[in-house]
Amino acid sequence: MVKRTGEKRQVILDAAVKTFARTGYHRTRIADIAGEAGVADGTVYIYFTNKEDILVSLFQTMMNRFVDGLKEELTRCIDANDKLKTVITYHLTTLGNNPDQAKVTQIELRQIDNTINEGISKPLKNYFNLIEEVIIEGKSQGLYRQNLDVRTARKVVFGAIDEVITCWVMSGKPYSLAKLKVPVFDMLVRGLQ
Amino acid sequence: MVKRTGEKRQVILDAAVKTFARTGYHRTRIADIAGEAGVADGTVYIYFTNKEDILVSLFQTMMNRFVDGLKEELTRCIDANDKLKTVITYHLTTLGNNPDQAKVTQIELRQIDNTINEGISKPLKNYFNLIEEVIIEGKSQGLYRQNLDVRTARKVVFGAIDEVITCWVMSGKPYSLAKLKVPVFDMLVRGLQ
Amino acid sequence: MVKRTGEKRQVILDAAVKTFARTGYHRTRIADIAGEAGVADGTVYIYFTNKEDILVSLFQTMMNRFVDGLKEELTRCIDANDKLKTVITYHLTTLGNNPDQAKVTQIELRQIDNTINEGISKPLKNYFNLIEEVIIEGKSQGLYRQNLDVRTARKVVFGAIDEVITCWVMSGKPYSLAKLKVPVFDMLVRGLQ
Amino acid sequence: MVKRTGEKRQVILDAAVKTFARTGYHRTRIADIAGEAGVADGTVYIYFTNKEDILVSLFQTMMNRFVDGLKEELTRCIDANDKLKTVITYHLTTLGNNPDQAKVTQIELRQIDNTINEGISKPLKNYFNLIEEVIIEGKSQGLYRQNLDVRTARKVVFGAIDEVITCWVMSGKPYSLAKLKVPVFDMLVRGLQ
DNA sequence: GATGAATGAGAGTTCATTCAT
DNA sequence: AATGAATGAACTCTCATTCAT
Repeated sequence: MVKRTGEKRQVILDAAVKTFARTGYHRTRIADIAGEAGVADGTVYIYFTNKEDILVSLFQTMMNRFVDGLKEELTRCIDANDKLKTVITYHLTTLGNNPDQAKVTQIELRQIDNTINEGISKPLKNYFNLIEEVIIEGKSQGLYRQNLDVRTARKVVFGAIDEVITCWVMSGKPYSLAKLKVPVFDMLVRGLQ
Repeated sequence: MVKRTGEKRQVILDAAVKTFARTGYHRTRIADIAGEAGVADGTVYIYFTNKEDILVSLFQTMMNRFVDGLKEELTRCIDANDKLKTVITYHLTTLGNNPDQAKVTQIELRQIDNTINEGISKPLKNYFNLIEEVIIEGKSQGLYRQNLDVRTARKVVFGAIDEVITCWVMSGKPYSLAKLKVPVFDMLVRGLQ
Repeated sequence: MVKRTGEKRQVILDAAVKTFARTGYHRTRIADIAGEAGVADGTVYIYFTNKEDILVSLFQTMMNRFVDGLKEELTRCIDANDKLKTVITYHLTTLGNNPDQAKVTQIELRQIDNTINEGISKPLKNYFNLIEEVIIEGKSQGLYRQNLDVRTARKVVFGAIDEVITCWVMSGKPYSLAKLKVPVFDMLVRGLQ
Repeated sequence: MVKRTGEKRQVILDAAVKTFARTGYHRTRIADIAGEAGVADGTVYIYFTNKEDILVSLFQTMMNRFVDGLKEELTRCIDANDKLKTVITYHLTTLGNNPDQAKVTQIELRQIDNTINEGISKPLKNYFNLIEEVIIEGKSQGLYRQNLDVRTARKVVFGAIDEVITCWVMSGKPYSLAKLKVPVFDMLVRGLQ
């Protein structure tokens, strides 16, 4: 079996998502991740500095992929409203299709020491910027109120989506997350107008 | 010095808020809380089952006080819009005036094992119900859309407020949280209409 | 059983000498010392910062006791030659009667990171000073050469005694260490004259 | 580039002296030595059994060279006093000119498990024998006391030189070690007479 | 011979919790 | 009720050593 460079790193990362989602970040031991990945404990430390580094790397990988995918989708949109719908849909669909990732993003990620964690805040800011750009575009297109505070609006938009997902994760029930895109969009677009 | 029953419990709880806010839940040792409270380590276990119980009790105490206070305020409101404004104002003002409490609520509380934590979800549900009642009232008063999904609307409302506070806490900057009540209300009320 | 303050600390220290002498510093686990002392692993950390701290504390305790005892003996001496003999006798007798202590002093103690270890060099300097004072006294009493370099003389005296003990420890043979005081004294006193 | 047999072994040995002297035996990782030597970690194990073997081999190489060189010098001496002076001078000069070697000999070498380490005691005995031969010669030449205990005398001589060097290494100060040969010789020769 | 990624045993240390006083 | 010394399970991380390439 030929192993490409970085393949083992990804194997560990995949094992970590599963394990964090199942057991929770703090309850997860390095040995659990290593076991799930099928490598030795020590191997984990070849690719990651420590446990926190795994969680952060996990988020960065996810978030970068998420933002890149979203940017791609947004290029096909005709106006801010279309883009807002895309943001909501993309966010809900992505996490709705990846319950483990959703669990890690919504719950476990908030378990680490938030001592201004650059590793987390930076990729997140990329997403925040994307949302703010949509709002700004909507204002310039005359779709949204001129007196709208962009920063606050972004917080409301992100907070709303985030809460909807968190509730879905916490409930543990298998209802469709993606279907909520309609009522969420209806509220948020009205809020911006 | 006269000690009323439960006074020492409160002393420990107060010490816990401070310490959790300063050091973070997981970094905080029972000895730290005991030290801050001026009692012996063992004394903490007379009043609380374990470390998690302190955090949960903390939240329950805060949340009950919060919901009671909010209910009181709501009795003085004339309609759903008024009530919505009150909810937002009360939430932002309360936490804006208690940075330690805000830190614990927004950050530390999410650090505990979310194994369907009854102690947290129950008091929180009381608040959720309050918000949903306001929305239902608004619908029956003809202020809000009839096709509004109450559950989703509640998530959007709570998520928006919650995110605004989290950003405030995370930023560490001393801007006025309460002032954000206007733009937040403006967006949410539009979203409900 | 009444435990006086500091008694448990001494119990651990005693267990440490035995264990270090038997197994060697690096091969000794904290669990071994705790086991020998009849306490829990964690208890060791109530009284000592870490493993190295045990070894250093051990040496300080021994050395202080040693220097105090030696000073006491020296008060009864009539001249520098008498004092030199006392130093040699006391040093050889003390370690000759405590093989475990000798093993730790001569071998194990030299295993720790000699990054200018204050904890070890300071108590040792007290002993060095004592020897130098004897030599200075001998010079002023006209017993030793006037052109004698005190510092070097001290190194020769200490080095000689130290080597004799190290050989005794390393040999593992049960010959009398104390008996060597005569030939050692004969050589050193001639060297100083 | 022509590589003579054993050349790489010597490269590793040289890297080890440097690294041990800089970092200390226990703090030094095989990877450090390999890095310093410019070879892969695994390569070290082609030439040495384990970490301890490197240290022992190091000492053996040094000590054999040392004893050979000293023997050579001694052939040019006319009597025991001359030889004693040569031993002291050679020992102090050799280590005085090689601080790294001195650090390893005086400090790091004493860090290994002294489970009757043949590898170290055997080369050392060669040196001890050399010293004892000088003393015996001195006695037969009528230069030294007839009642002198050769074994003890050797310990005093070696111990004195050894301590002088250890103090020099530990002090970290750049004073001339070789200059001490005069006062050391003066004391030791008097001690033997 | 050379490589270096992978291994996995091993131990120091922490700290929530207990319980004799 | 209060104390705080003692407990000991738990877990991260290191690094000497191996071995497939």
